Amino acid sequence: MTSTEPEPAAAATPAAPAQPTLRDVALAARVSPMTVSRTLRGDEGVSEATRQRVREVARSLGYRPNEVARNLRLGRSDGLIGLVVTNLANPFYSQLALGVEEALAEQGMRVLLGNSGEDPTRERQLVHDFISRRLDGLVVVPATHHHGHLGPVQTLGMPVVLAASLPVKVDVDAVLLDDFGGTWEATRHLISAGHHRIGFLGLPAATWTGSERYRGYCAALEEAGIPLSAELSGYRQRDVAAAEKATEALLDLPDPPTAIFAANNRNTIGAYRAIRARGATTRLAGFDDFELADSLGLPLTLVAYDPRELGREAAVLLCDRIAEAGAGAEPGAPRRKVISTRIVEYG
Amino acid sequence: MTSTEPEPAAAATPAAPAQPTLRDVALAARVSPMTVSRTLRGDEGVSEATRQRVREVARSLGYRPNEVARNLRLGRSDGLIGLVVTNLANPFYSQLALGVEEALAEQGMRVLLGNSGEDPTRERQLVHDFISRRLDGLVVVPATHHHGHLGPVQTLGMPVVLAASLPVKVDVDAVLLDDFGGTWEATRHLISAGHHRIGFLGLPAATWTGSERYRGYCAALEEAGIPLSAELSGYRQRDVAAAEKATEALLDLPDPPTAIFAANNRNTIGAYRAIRARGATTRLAGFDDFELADSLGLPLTLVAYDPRELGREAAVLLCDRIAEAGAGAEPGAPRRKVISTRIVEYG
DNA sequence: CTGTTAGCGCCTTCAG
DNA sequence: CTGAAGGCGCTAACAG
Repeated sequence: MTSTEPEPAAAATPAAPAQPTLRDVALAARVSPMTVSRTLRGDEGVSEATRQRVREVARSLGYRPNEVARNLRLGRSDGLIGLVVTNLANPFYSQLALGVEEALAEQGMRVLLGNSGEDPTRERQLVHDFISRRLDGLVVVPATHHHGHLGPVQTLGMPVVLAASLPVKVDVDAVLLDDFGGTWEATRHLISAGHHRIGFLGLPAATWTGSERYRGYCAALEEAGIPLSAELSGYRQRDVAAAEKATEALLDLPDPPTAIFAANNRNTIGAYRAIRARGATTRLAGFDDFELADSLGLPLTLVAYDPRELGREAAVLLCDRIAEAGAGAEPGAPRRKVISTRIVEYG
Repeated sequence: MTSTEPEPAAAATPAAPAQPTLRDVALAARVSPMTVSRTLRGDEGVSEATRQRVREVARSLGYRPNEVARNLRLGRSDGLIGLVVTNLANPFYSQLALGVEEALAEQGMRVLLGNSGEDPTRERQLVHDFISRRLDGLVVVPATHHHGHLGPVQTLGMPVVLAASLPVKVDVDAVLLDDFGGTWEATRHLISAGHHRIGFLGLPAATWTGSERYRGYCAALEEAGIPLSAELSGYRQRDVAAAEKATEALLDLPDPPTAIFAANNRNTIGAYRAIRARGATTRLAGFDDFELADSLGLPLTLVAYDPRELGREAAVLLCDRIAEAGAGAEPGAPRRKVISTRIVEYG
């Protein structure tokens, strides 16, 4: 292990009152394991009498088939998907996770959860662990632009779908937001409301969403003939406290912005706090909708979309690939799915 | 299948480019599978020469041990925990999930996620699926007070920990909030601030947290010699829209409450919306802290605690039990852990 | 209708 | 130091 983690699948020794096996049921019902297997799977060709008896015994013993052994024997996978998100505490990711869970549950599949905490090392560990567990596929919200470990070769052909990030140098599917379009539109709103000095609170520069949103901001400004200003658009952060500080710095400028676009919900909330604390009249806009956004007591323009749908679409794409791989087909070209955004006005 | 779900572990047929097995590596390295196994596990007793060669071949083939088969052979579990929550879209549960994930990751274990959507049938399905997968244990936020299906699970050697709910007729561990104490304290705050007509927005009557919080409210009133009023404390709901309506009804009373205690974050937000829409001066208090609670422009008293800690404690309790079962020890008496709450004042 | 054989991928045990 | 046998729990395929 290169990590600080004890063991991939450490766990404990077997439980004391071991769960009954097919053999136990067979012994108790005085038939062969095969008969039990057939009965419990509803296979044809078991007399009603024994069928009855086997079922009875199985129930009284609390028998449950061991899906692990079952799947091993059947040479098929366990119907398990790995989901790696950067920060489950952010409602964006928890709703995404919910979308994935729901869509997969409809297919009888389950989700193995991994939180990378924005740490690329941790992300790689999780991915490796998931490979060893022979999962059917992965949905990953990458922590950085390093996606090398997610390529088909690295993952041994295990399908991977990226969420909210364009794959870099790897041929995998991805579900994206209209980061550029949404930001562009929101920024234009600000401009057409008469704002010419518009601050931008960005995400770390190397992130896909961050750069796309910045691009959208730049495009809107350019169209309107407004020059870019480094002092107005230089801040990059992803937590509320840092965003609040950055906003204070913007407001402290000799010629402060009359409006601010925040690149995600953390930045929007941080900016809101600073603006409110100062009693400033700075117009605020941002990417991501969030609960109570309508109740903050100041006008707010947000780029809204459904994070759950993003998760659902990622799951759909992944299931497609899994089916494709299962059919032994050659993997087709990488797919892109874009979740559209809409502008909502609050306050 | 009694459910509408396709199959417990449906999934697809095996992937096309099958992942290499120990045997494949052995063949390519011209040694026996045993030697490969030993080498890759870092077992003693393999000459440096073969060791080198095997590692080389394994890497070039992209070999990854099949943890599933490994664990089957070792007769041990996969280091997997099942987590069943009622609604991952509620920040309370997603933070709880994060706590569970983090605490377990420290032990090299992983979390299998299940969202019951408050549906007891779905909860039972999930639990059964988790049993079949031979997980090491379960953390469950039960959808109802029916916990009968969880007893047999534990008997079969799969430890269960309940979160935010007192076990009913089953001997399992549980992590609870100080529902009674928190509500009692908050209600007393309202009373000592001069409020005598205090509305109560409750959760469905059969839930543990709901009834404990109601009890706390009742206790505070009783102590102060304030009679209970059915018209003030009869509403029970768990979503924002219903809470908003209930609050409107309270405000429409001939003699409306001067303060309201809301039994969870959904109710608090619903109440907030109604109060604000009416421009009422009703004093608001509630269970659960939430982001932006300080920014709503009205005084707010909340019963706060760390949901992540709740998840973490549940994981710790569960790991204890797993270790205990692993050591072949007799299971001790059910444990209770209470997460304390504190009052926070906003606005 | 029921049982036997064999093996999924791996590892413990025992021989060489 | 290395290999062969056997089996974890289950089920196809083939007897009887």
